[in-house]
Amino acid sequence: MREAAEEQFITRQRLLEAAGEVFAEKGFRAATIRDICRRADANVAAVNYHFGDKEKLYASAVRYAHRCAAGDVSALTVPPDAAPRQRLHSFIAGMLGGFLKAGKPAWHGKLMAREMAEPTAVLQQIADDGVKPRLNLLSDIIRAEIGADAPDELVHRCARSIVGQILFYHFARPMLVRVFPDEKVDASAVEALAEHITSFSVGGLRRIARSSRRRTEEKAS
Amino acid sequence: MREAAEEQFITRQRLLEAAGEVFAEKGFRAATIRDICRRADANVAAVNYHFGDKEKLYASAVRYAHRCAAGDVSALTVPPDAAPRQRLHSFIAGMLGGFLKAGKPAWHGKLMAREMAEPTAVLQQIADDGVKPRLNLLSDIIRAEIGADAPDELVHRCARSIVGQILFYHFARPMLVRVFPDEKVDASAVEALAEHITSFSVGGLRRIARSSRRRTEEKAS
DNA sequence: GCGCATATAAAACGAACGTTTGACTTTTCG
DNA sequence: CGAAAAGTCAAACGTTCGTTTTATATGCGC
Repeated sequence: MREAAEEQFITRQRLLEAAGEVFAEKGFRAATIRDICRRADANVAAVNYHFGDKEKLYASAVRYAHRCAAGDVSALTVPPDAAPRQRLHSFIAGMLGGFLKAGKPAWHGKLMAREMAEPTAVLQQIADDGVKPRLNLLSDIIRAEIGADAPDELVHRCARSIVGQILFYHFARPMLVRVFPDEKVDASAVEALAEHITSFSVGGLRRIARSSRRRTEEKAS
Repeated sequence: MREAAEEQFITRQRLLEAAGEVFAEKGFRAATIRDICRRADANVAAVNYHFGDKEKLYASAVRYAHRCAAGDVSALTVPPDAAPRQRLHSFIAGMLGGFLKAGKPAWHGKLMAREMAEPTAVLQQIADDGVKPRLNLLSDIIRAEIGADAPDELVHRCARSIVGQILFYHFARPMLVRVFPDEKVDASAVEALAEHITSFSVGGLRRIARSSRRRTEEKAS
């Protein structure tokens, strides 16, 4: 062993980070243990020693990536006494910035996208620990806008309409840069985009609220 | 050759369909030529004979899949003299039905999603031949709602807000079924969903139109 | 019928990969 | 200190896969 004590589980850590990058870049199958170990300055056998096999390394890497990115969840909690529109804007801008901000280690989102295309058991865990809390936060904001008595189904449909607008810029980016080749995404563009999605969503929410209210009145009469 | 003349290029066709399924299920790397040929009742060498190598087979399969699914494009062209709201609903319902309708050969969309996660040269072709025409159609509908003089940038942002809501149910489905486990998607649910997205979008468009009009008036004064 | 291009089949090649092995080094602890 | 445990390393094993090769069968013009 080269140094020990300090490094004894640091190899494990380096493997996790390297694995995150490589799995995100190449996907599970195309990623090779040899490549991961090369980037982590570790031996080929290190993976099997620390994690058992390639699959268990993948699962650990996804959980690790999500644990790292989970810090941002608190970042988008916004003063709950602010105006609904401002809270919505904060939510949208925070989520957009999560994958559109430059410089960021982009592989967290890529790993997530791959889990989406080819779900494993880890996805359920992410759904419970990562997505549901954010959904609840967004649902609160939506209810503040369309009325606290709105049924769950309606609120969730609205939440999906909002999140869909945001995530579109994540999932469909490769297509976007091919359809709009000369559009650049700097910080001010991201802010303008968040502003657009906020306005569009507020408009959508108000219309949904109106037609929903009308329907309940019809039913009541 | 077993029969000839008739079958001479039918092997090629069978290879394309089998390749589409397998590539969609497993991804490029994890899919094996042996598996594809087994499903197509063809020899292992058939791929290299008809397509050159695995990559060229993949490119051909993606183009083939997109050519098959392109028939639906005409299906969502809607009488241009109808009301904007009805045209928008047709557009949304048509696109939603494209991947939410039950029974359909689901691998067209999956292949597309994989191209998105790991773009190859074929994606540019799909962008030009498949996406841009639809974008133009949607842009027309949007301009009919928010005003024909709206700048391209604004129209395109609105188009992305609408398409984002739709495609969310495609890209994020694995997550959706984990967050909302007991939600079923039958034909009537798809129709209700299309109705929701239409209402939400009309509300969004009108609000965007208002704030845009206000901004131009400010600039004019 | 004979050459020739076309299509399929069986077998094998060579490289890359995940995993295992066994030896070696360092840490831990009684 | 000294033996067991933990960690690392180079080398090799067995498998799988894409591709190539070689051979065989069929349709077509002359």
